[in-house]
Amino acid sequence: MPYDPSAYPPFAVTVDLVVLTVRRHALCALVVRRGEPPYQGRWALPGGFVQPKEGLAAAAARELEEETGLRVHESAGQSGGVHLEQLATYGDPDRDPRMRVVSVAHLVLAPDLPAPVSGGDAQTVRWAPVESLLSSEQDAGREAAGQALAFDHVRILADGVERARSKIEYSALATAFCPPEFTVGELRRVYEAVWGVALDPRNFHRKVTGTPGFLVPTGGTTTRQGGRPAQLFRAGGATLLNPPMLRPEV
Amino acid sequence: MPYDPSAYPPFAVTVDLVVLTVRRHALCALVVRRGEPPYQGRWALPGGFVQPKEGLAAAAARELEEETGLRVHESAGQSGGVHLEQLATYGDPDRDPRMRVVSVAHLVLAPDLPAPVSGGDAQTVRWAPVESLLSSEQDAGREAAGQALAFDHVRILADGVERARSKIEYSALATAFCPPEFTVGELRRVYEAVWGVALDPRNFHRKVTGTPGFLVPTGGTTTRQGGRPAQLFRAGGATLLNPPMLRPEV
DNA sequence: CCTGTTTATCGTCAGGCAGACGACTATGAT
DNA sequence: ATCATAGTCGTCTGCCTGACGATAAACAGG
Repeated sequence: MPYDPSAYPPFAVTVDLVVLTVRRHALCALVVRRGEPPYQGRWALPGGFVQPKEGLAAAAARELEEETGLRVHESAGQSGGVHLEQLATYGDPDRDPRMRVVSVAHLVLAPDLPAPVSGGDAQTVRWAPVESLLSSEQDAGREAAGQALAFDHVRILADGVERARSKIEYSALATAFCPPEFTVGELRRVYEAVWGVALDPRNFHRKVTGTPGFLVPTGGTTTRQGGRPAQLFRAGGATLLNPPMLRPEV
Repeated sequence: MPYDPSAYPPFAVTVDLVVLTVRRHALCALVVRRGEPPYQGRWALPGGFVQPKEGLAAAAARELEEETGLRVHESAGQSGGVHLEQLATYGDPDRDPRMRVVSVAHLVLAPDLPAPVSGGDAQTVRWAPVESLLSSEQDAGREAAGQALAFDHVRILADGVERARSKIEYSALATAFCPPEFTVGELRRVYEAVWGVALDPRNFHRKVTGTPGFLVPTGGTTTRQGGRPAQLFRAGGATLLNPPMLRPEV
């Protein structure tokens, strides 16, 4: 393991963010429009350079706050608390045409934000359904509402979405998509949006209310979804679901 | 997202390897003795710098071959084939006292190697039971057979071990610890070593032989474990186990 | 006020799977 | 011959899930 401080290969290290939320029954990701080449005018995942004295998670949290105003709660897992975790690192030699860039992607799960994303004008930051972002690679000649994502961001997004889809199976992380208080039906719609399937409301209710530590009733009720009033819950302390909630087969 | 090619912060990017195997009923990791400061004389995970035109996985595969002679099979999953996957990236600002180093850790699962690890003398590379490597952090004043691992490698190792432990639950990766042909009992001992628990041989046999695509009988038998001859199997094409094989509760 | 619609919640039932464990088989060692 | 060791096949019971019936509590519109 030879070491020469002046001869190590020059790398730039960045963080990219896959920020997911559920809006109008659809899983959406945060994308920003690039203002300069390469890929000028294309949509991309938010991200930026890691600063010299900054940890990777800290850089991701800083970029998130700069782009969205969201603040990550340390040791999250509480509903309403934004969840951040490292996703994977992408470092193909030519993933950026300018220079050698290694990007440490992070995954963020956030509740639906009523206010439009702050910072910059609405033209540069927006939520986009992941379905359209991911399918844009399939049909080559796509242009409606923007072309394919810049760089290798489609792959990063796909990995982040798959991580989220599998993680809500065996963890209580789906509550990170919910407001501080939520109903069983709202939580079910989160699962349905992330997985893209319909779930049986009765079996889902039995499952989530029967898992110790997953949900804590607050005592209140709400009719904001219409129909019969539903109990309100907060996220419990449990982080792992055992047994897990498995997605339906194909 | 301002960009100035000459002003990006200077980083070094390395790969570190968590190479796991099962030897004598124990989960073991590959460690190398450091020949120079910092942490001179301490054991560390194998690793090295990523080359300028080299992808991250390629760098990991190259380091693995340099240290052990093992060659990674592309699209592995076959028994006997070494499995390599990215684990996580570690980039705390002061994890290396010399300079800012971001390390992309990779996880390697390999069958037990009858030949001692090649390359260098036996003093510099060896298999060590992960139990002793991980516990060495707990009792501070440890020195038998080497102190704690260098840098933040204990944490990296712990993350890699946990990844392996959970991954053999829902994937067929446990076969990566086995020789090309193996018995159900040998596969069970892999699970027992990785999880550190005893499993019921009858239920285990029912589970693995009943999961389609997990095991393919070769027709042969062996008595190398003593007792009644056992059927030999190869790894089947399945990569995911559904339903998974869950570790016993606490 | 009555009725239809929507959402929530409780119950029932059958099938699948896992844990506990009995029984039998086929080797080598003494 | 006997024992120890390991492998393989079955049985039984309890838990969990998927499918689905039934009831409850709100609102909208006639």
